Amino acid sequence: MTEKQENILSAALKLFAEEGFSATSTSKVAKAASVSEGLIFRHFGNKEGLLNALLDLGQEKAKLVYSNVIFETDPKELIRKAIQLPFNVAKEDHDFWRLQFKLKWELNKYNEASWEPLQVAMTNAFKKLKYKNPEMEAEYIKHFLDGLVGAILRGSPIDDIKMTNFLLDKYQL
Amino acid sequence: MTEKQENILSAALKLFAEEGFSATSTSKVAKAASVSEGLIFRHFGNKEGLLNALLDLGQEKAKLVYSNVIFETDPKELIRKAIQLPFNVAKEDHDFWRLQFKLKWELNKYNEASWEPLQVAMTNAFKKLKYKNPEMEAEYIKHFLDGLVGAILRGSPIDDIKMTNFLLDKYQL
DNA sequence: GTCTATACGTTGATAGAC
DNA sequence: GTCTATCAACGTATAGAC
Repeated sequence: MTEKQENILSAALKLFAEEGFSATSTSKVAKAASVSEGLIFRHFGNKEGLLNALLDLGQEKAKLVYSNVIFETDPKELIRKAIQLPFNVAKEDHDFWRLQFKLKWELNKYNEASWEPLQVAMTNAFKKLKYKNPEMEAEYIKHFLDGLVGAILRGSPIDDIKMTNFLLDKYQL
Repeated sequence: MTEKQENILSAALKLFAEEGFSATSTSKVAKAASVSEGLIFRHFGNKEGLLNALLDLGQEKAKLVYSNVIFETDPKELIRKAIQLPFNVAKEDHDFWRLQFKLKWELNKYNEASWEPLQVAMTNAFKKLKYKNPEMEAEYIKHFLDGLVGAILRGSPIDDIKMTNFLLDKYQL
């Protein structure tokens, strides 16, 4: 991976996350990366190839974030970590996650399955905590987290401490 | 409003909701509406004017949906109606709502304020029901509803009866 | 690996006839 | 109100030189 290649990737990530995939031209990416436009196609084949390279790179980061939650054995601690996910996610790799959310609407490219390990883990945690309906409880919190992350990524002003405390209290953690 | 104008609007709504605003060309809209491309610009000025005409029309429908909830005086009934919103919304005016959700990501055109009346109404309802933290409770359910509506609009398979019953039970309605 | 030059369809938009 | 013809700018993508 040369320096120019990295320039292309980081410029593309930023632009795609900000303005969307379709609305970002390859020439814009080239300029932002201080690179000739042809180079993008040499390295990534076409515009979609560039997007996929970005997505592949992010995939590993996503797994890291998830694994910290789903391999937690203490059920209360697991729910606690899940609840804090939106606020952590928003700080590091902000652009990557914004791109993910944009893409699921722009290209209907939603990896619905990416939530699944987390949902299963939460279901299990709620089971251990003797909740009446663990499956629904997990789905409920999944939709909430999805909505919350989205709001944060769009820049909504959210009082994270207040929200976290409210949730910790609600789930008696 | 002539027939051709209506053709343009309905074709545009469908295409914008399906494929996104940027990804839909005016020529595509013209073909789908069986109309010359020039006519679109005669009537709506430019592509964004067409989008705004669509949004204005939808605004009234949105108000109707909201008003049915927020003017409910019985707090339990209000929460019940709010909970059922995602499932009702998805049936009628599906394309309009899908466009709304797409737009808030594609053009960062999110009318954050559009949720506000509902949020205020829910806060009030939770107050009447003696909840410990009505404001946060309303915000919590807002994010949940946002996530849920999104999932439904993207075509996620969701068991609406199971989900509704779970929620009615959870909020003791 | 990288750049320049270029091909060529598509895009949003306008002018003028009917 | 509606259509046809037309435009310049921009879009993705390729070829060939260094």
